Amino acid sequence: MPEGNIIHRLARVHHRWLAGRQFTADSPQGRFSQDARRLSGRTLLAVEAHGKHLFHHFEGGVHLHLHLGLFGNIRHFRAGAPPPSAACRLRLASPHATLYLSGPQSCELLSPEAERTLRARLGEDPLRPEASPARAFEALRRSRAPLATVLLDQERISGVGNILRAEALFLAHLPPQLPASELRPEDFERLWAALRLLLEDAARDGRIVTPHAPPTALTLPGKRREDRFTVYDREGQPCPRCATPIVRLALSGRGLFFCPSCQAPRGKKR
DNA sequence: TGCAGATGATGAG
DNA sequence: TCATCCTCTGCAG
Repeated sequence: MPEGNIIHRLARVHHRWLAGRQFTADSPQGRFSQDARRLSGRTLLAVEAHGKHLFHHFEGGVHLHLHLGLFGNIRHFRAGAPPPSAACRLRLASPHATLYLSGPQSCELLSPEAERTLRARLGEDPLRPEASPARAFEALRRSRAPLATVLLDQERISGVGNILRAEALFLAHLPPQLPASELRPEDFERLWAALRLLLEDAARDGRIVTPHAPPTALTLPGKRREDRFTVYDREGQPCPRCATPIVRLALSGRGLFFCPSCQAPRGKKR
């Protein structure tokens, strides 16, 4: 379930709970056993997120890099952790907290140099304080591909996933098919503001709920997942702005949801 | 109980 | 563009 908001939330929670503590590490699944031994006994100094990448900095210049990919999951327990599943790639345990990591796309130890190289490739992360909207704008405009495709390119803007791109494009009134090179400054300002709003709220609340989602989405814990969104996963349901049925398109093999009326290409608004 | 699909990324062709 | 990797969940039968 990880987009940038989830990763930033994990970084904040882990930093608050776990920094300054010493951990033992092992790999119940066995695929990380050798590196886990290198981690074991070290004190965690800091945790930070960049886009969808999570970095745990341990003493001695040992940096744990995690990318959860599509299936990865991290569970944390303050006490009474249940036995890990057989798929648990990494268990980090201290007397105060235990983490279970399963299904990550990347779980590796990096030198500080390797981490710098990796992060140099990543685009602007709207949740990071040093993020430059101007650089993000230029990065997007360098591509002639559809905006919806370019938004998922982590080397241009990092942290945006399939839900956030759909919801942000909707909030910004932008057609997903618009060539990114034709993005105007005023379009980008709305898009950047929408991304920051969605990411900040979701990083704080632990889940994405868009401003146009039904009010019950914020109050009913058992609410269906798609009711938290305005367009994502709502094919055929009425757009909250104009009541036109939401459309789903397959773009590069992934579902793209949008309103064909209020996100119509320029000059084709219905 | 088994299968399809999912909020991701990469490499081959 | 497609296949592949990794894990979990929801749903059909």
